[in-house]
Amino acid sequence: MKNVDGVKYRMTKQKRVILEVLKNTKSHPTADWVYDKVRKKIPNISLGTVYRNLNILKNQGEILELSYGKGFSRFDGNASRHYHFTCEHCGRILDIETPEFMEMEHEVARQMGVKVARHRLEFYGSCPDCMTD
Amino acid sequence: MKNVDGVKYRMTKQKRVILEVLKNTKSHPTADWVYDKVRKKIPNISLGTVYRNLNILKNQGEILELSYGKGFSRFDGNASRHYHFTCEHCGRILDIETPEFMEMEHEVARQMGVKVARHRLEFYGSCPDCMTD
DNA sequence: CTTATAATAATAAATTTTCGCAACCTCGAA
DNA sequence: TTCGAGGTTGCGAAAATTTATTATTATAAG
Repeated sequence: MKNVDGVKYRMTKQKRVILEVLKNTKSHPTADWVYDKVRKKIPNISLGTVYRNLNILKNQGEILELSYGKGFSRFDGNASRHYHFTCEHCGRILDIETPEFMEMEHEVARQMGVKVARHRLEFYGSCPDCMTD
Repeated sequence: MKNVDGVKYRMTKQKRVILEVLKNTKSHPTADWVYDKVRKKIPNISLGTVYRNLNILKNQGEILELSYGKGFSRFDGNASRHYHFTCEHCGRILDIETPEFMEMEHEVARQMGVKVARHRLEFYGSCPDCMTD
């Protein structure tokens, strides 16, 4: 696999474990959470390595980076395009399997005179566990 | 006007100018851009004051904070709910006046068994000025 | 097995945003 | 108009997340 500069990527123990951790959780963890988790298997891994590989994996399309604006990013091992639901009470982030609403892109393109390449849609509210309030 | 702790907000010269700057631009500036702009009128204002007031104004519902995950926030003097289009070439952010797609919330609520309070929708692509590439 | 070089660990540094505090200013009450 | 409680400011330090640097190590091609 090569990146945009024609440089070969290598598969390392660190990168493999990072990807493994991310693929094996349904949560949408922060870089720090991944770091803690990976350290269980590679105790001397450095945080910089986690960040570097998360970026590489994102550029390779293996994972998604989600920005929720609290100053840090979250990562999603599910690289397929899908929406998210964030519970405003417990903070949990759930994947939504609803198919993409593509008509919106056409409508915006027509109305604004722009070319729409993609969109991002986030829902917020109460999850089933937090509904009783 | 009182905040959640029952504390009265005061109108200061600094807060007024900050709000003014934000209401008078169609761009979606960063805190630093607002800081530079406000300094033209209040040269000795501090960056901390800008951040403090941007947060207060956001909590008062006067402005919106937009997180695009590049490590910093953008602010929108247009506090009405609307979508945004980001040009991936020139970085410009445009307001979209399309009415909200509320049906999506119902669909997600039904399908996930959650209560949806709001959603955020962002479009990305090429703006009219950048279409020819 | 050798070798070129991509990746790592450790640490420093960059960036954005928040905090603590003494001095100051706002606004309602007298 | 004056007064005063307490919200606000400017400034510097501090957080918190992420990126860059560098000498060393480890991957993968031949």
